[in-house]
Amino acid sequence: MSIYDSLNPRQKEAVFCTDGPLLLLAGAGSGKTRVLIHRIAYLIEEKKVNPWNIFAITFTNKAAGEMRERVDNMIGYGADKIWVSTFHSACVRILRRDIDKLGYNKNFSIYDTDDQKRTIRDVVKSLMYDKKMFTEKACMNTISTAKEQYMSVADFKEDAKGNFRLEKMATIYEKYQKQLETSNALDFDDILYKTVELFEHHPEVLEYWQERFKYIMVDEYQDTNAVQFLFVKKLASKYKNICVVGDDDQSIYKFRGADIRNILDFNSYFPDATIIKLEQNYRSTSNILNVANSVIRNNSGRMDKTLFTENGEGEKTAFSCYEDNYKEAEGIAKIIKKLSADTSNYSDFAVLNRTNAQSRVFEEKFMEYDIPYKIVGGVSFYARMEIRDIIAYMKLVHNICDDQAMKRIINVPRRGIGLTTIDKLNSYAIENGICLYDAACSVGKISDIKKAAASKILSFVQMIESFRDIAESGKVSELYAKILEETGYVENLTIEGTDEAKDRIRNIEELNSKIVNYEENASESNLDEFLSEVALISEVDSLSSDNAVTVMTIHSAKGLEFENVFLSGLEEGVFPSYIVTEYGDDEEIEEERRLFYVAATRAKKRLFISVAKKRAINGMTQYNDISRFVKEIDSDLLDLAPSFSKTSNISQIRSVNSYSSTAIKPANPMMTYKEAKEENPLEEGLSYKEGDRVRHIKFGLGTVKSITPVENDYEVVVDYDKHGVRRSYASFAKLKLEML
DNA sequence: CCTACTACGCTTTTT
DNA sequence: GCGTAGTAGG
Repeated sequence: MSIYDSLNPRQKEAVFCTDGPLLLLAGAGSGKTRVLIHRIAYLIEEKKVNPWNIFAITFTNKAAGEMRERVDNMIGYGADKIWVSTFHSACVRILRRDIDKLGYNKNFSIYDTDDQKRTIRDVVKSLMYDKKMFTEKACMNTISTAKEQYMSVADFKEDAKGNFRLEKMATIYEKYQKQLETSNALDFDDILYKTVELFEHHPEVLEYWQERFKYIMVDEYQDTNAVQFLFVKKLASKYKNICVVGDDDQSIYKFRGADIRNILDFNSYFPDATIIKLEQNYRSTSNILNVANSVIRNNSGRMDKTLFTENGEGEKTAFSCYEDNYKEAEGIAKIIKKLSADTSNYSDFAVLNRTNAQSRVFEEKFMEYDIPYKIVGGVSFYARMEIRDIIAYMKLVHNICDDQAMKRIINVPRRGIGLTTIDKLNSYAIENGICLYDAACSVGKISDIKKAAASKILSFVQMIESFRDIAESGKVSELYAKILEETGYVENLTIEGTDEAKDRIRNIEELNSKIVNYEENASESNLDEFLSEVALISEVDSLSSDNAVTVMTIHSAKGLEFENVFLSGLEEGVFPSYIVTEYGDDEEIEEERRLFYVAATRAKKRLFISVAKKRAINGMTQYNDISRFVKEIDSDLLDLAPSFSKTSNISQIRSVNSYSSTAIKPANPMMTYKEAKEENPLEEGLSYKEGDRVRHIKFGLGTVKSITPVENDYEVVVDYDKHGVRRSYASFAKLKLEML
């Protein structure tokens, strides 16, 4: 009896296939992490591979942490020698060793999205470009996309030739990159980009890491972008022992540069690659899988793969249609209340939304119904103002050229250094091609700055210098204590005395315990490593095991599983998102469809799908169609009317699953799919006919192209003046005849 | 130099 | 419908 006996034949095959390139197509819930762990064990125990030579790459710290733990549990000797790490933290380690070869200093700062945004803002301003035309968002997107594709400033310029806007973008990219160099800082994309650049220009460095990592494994491979692929490809090009695990159907990060072709074309990059499919699902019932399958099969260009399970049929997916999003949240709250009555096990439930904004109502209703819940997402701990401020002090001490850190704290807490003074410092720095702090050091030479202001700046510089002395000799916690003491940060908050200020003080204390905790766990505590860790951490990583319902976006739910899953807001314009339905192409619709697939396959036992006829979004009220994804589900997989319909129809007879037969009777009767269709306008007939001008609540004026009767309703095709041709159900669209 | 008000602008977000 | 960012006024 060996540890490998518990694996199914396909899984075994994957574990034993250790040499040469391997593509593991692992469907949702097919036990891929298990396979990876067993594969590592097999490499070490049977193939006598040195743990030192194994590298497992994940996307999230959470995934890395989980894998680390499971590896440690399974493998005794040498487990700690295996690199289990995210792309970014691996690259940071590689860069800390050799980035000086690219002209950066080894104590580089890591700029997060906010630092990036501010830098871009400064750049656009200094170029005097129209900030309406070159919004931070657009610039960030452009630069990020370029870097994700390993496109240099020079390449970008070349491509931009003749295009006015792109040429300006190229200038922004160039200046932005210059600014980062002056600040000795890398943004998230640079971390990958610079590593690949290092490999490319310094073969001896690449050689070193190729020898180090003879066996490479990449999890969630469908989410890799071009530069990540280059990184992996270069590392693996010598020994070619590369195993990638992914599921093309679960690729949901295209908007962040993930390139699905990396998985679809894997065997053209590695011609002799073995391909193994894991198609047995151990998580969900077949009814749930079939819901997922019936939707995802509408995508083209998938790898051929069909999930099956031996878990039994299970219950049908309950479909409910509510009056509005408040009733929807309330209905879900009631079902949870009912279902958890015996067990009180709230952690078995998850509400998955398309957008974060949808969470709000659930928060309200769960409070009202006394259901413990936790909302994933929102402002992360390290994004809080006070935490960023303190960290900015540390970052400046660590890397004196970090201009964003400098700008953040030069007058925080208030020390009378105003915007005009900072502007003067800034122009001096730009003129001389130096960083802000260096400019501050020679403030005496800047004639524009008056004596009074100059002395304030000098005392700031002196303070930072004293911090640097501590950082040289002491621990992170000592530096932290010194910073708080000298700046009087907490005192300022205490004087404020508001509840908000008290919260902030608590957060600062929390930061202290995080630092202490770090020092206890890290092998050697240094500022360098601490700051890297902080920069690359995210709050979602600490998913606690509270007894609470989880409310989150589908994106954050990836990789998780729950007994009961509620998918809310299955409406056109919500899911799929209006951005895609209005401006997107087929590919983007397919990504939304994959998102639905990911969402549905999170459920183990029961899946609930709901829509609201009326939804309050961004301060407006919208009336949306039922999502196309619902219509794609085979209707016999759906329980259309869980017991409480007000009219008797066949759907009542069909509702025989266990939860609905226990007759949950909401105070406000839910609307069912059929009712929604019936409610209107069959009895009176439609007020409009083909060729009429009608008004849609969202799309405005349009001309009716055709009206087709369907079961209990009409499908109306309208050519809208502003939004083009759209089809909707008459009962949902509530079209009004436009009187002339 | 700091505070208060208005205007704007909205998907998803592993790092 | 809310949070942020930029501007005007004290």
